[in-house]
Amino acid sequence: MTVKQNKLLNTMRETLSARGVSFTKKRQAVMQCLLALGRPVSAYELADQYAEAVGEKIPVMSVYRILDFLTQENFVHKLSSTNKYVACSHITCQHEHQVLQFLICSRCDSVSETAIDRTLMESLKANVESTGFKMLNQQLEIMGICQSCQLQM
Amino acid sequence: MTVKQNKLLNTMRETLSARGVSFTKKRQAVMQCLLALGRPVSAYELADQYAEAVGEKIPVMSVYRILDFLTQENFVHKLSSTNKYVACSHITCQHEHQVLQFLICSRCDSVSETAIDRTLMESLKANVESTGFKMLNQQLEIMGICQSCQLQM
DNA sequence: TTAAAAATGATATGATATAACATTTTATTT
DNA sequence: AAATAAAATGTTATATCATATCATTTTTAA
Repeated sequence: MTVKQNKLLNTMRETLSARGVSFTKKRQAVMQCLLALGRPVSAYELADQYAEAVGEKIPVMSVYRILDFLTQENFVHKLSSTNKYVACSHITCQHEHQVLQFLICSRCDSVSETAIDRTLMESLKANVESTGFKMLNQQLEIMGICQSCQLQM
Repeated sequence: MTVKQNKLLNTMRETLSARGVSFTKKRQAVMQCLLALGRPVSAYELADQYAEAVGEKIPVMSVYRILDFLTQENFVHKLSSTNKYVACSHITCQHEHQVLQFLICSRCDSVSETAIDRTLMESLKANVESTGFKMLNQQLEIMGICQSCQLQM
């Protein structure tokens, strides 16, 4: 585990403690695997990584439950366009009420996660809510080709 | 089949003919089922509707292939957040190069499809492409509660 | 330290999707 | 129209993603 990842886990521990929910060994280990992978993976891939890294099998059912937990706590995001899960890249920031934007590379599967420009978000929201629709999820998934893949083409 | 749906099928027939691709009986029947359902459905639900409406079973494999075809031709959209397929609500318009926006109601599963405001789209695209990312799919899926469900709550 | 609550395990199964090869249908050429 | 090529569809099997249910273990709180 890198120093950076260790810091992230410490931050999470504190945050979760403050929220009064528990950060169990399994939850930590799953999170650590996701951080180590550093890319969006399926629950099954994550279970495999767990087995390899921790040296102990984990039921996929548990992985799903833990992913649900981590997603609720906003440390993990689910990319519904690919059915994969990725560690939040802004664990140390506070971006809970922002619209997230995921740029997903169809070629290399990498993801860049940014908070969408505030003005843009306001317009988008205004546009949506002018129709009477109440916006709940605030996550945009945009498929395309990342810069590094473009250069290789 | 309603008069309107019949017109849509005629438009599609012409369009596809102009593109030099064939609009087979099965493709028409699948499209008709999707129009009749009028809401996003899974490939399996669509196969069931086909069996009921046409009075003949269809393999799910075929449904997937036909959905792929219809999606490519831009008459059907896949909602990746729900893994469902829905007939395009602008078959008679030309909106190919626009960013589509789907407002998906989590409560009643209804979907409203609109082309996103042009200015907004430009900003969004500029925002995305300023990072060097080449945007491919241009479809935003926004989850929330539709107006009619809000009133019932 | 015991009882209650929360988390995890085990097993089964449902739901979504595709691969690979066979057959049928449609379009094209002769 | 018959022969051929190409496209579409069928069949079978299986991969992949996800959840329901009940049992067991671990954690928390009394």
